Amino acid sequence: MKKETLFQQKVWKAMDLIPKGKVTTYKEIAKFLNTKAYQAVGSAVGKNPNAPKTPCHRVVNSDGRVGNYSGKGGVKRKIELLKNEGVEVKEGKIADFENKMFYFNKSS
DNA sequence: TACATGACTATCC
DNA sequence: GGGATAGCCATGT
Repeated sequence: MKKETLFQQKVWKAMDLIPKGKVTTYKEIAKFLNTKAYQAVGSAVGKNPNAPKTPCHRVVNSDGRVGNYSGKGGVKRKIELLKNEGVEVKEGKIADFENKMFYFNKSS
């Protein structure tokens, strides 16, 4: 049985804070966790065992690109999910990216 | 313990 | 602007 590391749990929890219709970047998550492991974050997200519970599709690249997706339909599926939540995607990129961009609230 | 890999980002050409 | 290279941290083998 694979033991999830604390790092992954933090990442999933952070994604859970993303409101519907909004998207965030791996960089923001890493920053929220007080780290620079963008790649580690991406890896953790890809390994998320709480797929339906964790809105991994709301996480995109810093360029506004949808990035990748380990789900069934791959990136295609990710885009559909985003569109379904009100986020328009064009050519694998988020429309009005900065507008839909969501920043974590470190000081609560 | 050491090397290789990755749902990334930034820089150089 | 587009493609390739390097740097980054954590995980897996």
